[in-house]
Amino acid sequence: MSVSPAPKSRVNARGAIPDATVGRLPMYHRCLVTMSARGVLLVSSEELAEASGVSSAKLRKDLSFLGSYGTRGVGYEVEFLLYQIARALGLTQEWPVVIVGIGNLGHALAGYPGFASRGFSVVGLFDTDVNRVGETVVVAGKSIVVQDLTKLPQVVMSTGASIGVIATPENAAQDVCDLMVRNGISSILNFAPTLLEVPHGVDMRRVDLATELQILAFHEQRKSQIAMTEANAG
Amino acid sequence: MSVSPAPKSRVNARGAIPDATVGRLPMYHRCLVTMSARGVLLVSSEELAEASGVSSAKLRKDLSFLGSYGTRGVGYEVEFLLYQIARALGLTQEWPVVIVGIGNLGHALAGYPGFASRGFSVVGLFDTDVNRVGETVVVAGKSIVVQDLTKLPQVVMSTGASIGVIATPENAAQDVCDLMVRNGISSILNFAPTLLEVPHGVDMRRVDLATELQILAFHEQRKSQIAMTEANAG
DNA sequence: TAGATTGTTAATCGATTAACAATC
DNA sequence: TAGATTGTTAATCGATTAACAATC
Repeated sequence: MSVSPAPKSRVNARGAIPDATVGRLPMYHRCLVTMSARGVLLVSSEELAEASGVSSAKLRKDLSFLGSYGTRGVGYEVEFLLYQIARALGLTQEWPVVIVGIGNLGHALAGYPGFASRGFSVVGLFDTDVNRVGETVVVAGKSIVVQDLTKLPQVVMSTGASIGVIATPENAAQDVCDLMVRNGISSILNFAPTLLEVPHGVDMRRVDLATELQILAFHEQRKSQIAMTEANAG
Repeated sequence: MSVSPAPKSRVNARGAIPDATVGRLPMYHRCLVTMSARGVLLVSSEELAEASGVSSAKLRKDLSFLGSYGTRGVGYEVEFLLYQIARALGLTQEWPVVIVGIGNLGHALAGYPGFASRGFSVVGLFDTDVNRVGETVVVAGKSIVVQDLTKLPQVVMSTGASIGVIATPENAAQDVCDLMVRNGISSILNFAPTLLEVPHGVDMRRVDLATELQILAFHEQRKSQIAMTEANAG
């Protein structure tokens, strides 16, 4: 028996999917859903890449991390590839989700059809505002009543929810986060501008509605600077 | 006179800020705003990095692309660094913004305080729904009336807006995008799930409210797979 | 001066890309 | 078989990191 060489990397050692690839899978998934709805049966890497806004080389590389699900000379079966991507992302199982903070943003999130269609089922809506508690919100065709935040523990317990969404004002976010973590939520999506402290083992992702706007402003500014420079030069 | 070596890279040839760095500037900006509000005068790279959730080496590298705004042995003046980051992002100038689609999400965006405080001023709210047109929305302390989408051209013309936000349902997004582009909007922030076609020269960034949730599900699934593997092994 | 912290260097790591062998 | 397209390779590129010289 010979000595086997050490694995090149610790992180992506065993069949792991690179972060950059995981970040693009939702986009591929969305494009395939659209194609599937149109009745498309087969798709080439060139076509799917074009629809997703990436290069075909990148697309094929990304898909190769999931497995070998295409046919050389032919392409990919839309339904089959769709299923494999959904499976890789974890969308073939049901994920009970609780949402806290039912203002405008919370309503928008609760009503977003893209959640239900991807296996996320909203099992609880919570707020602390007495004017909002008791309100009925229609989520994926079903009516859900907004409950007081104090009811969160029993809902998490009874539904086994592990994912929580924070759509509260800034100053409430950390308390809500702590409450979620204490009650067994292990993945948190945070729409409040605050950076939240979570214990090790809990995943937190933050979506700042203003970040992309600032990046647009950066590019817009650069465009006009370049225009000015060229005007002076020419 | 000697022959000078060719520049290493074409893209970042002349003082350009790397994309990865630009993506983190809004976060540094936010942390500095918080510190400034607390009356903090000086901050070290270690402290700001900790607050921003990055390593201090990465933070110093990022800041070094903007210029040399710290003092060795001392740290960074909060107000000064805040200004320099704002300036790099383009936030020291006023950006008139139009928002189309004033449902729950549009309301949430229009009411988001983080827009006004960063130099974005909402100069127009538009919808096609006759039940929404005429509604008054309070934006940054001022009342704005929702107008019919057909009024967008004159508002863009009179305000010089170059940034547009799309918060419509999926099926309206491309038409709204085309209308914006025809009328001189050159940067678009798209909250509809659709990938939009824009002509060359127009910047488009898309925020999918479900993407991060899917990435969370991916990691959550992986966590439970690991837990199962370990349980079987041990 | 002694202590502290920046700004920069160089090594490493991960992501992207083009090209093409494999194979339908 | 001829044509098409995948899956993989290897080169390149960009981002991250640790270490430390510069300097307050």
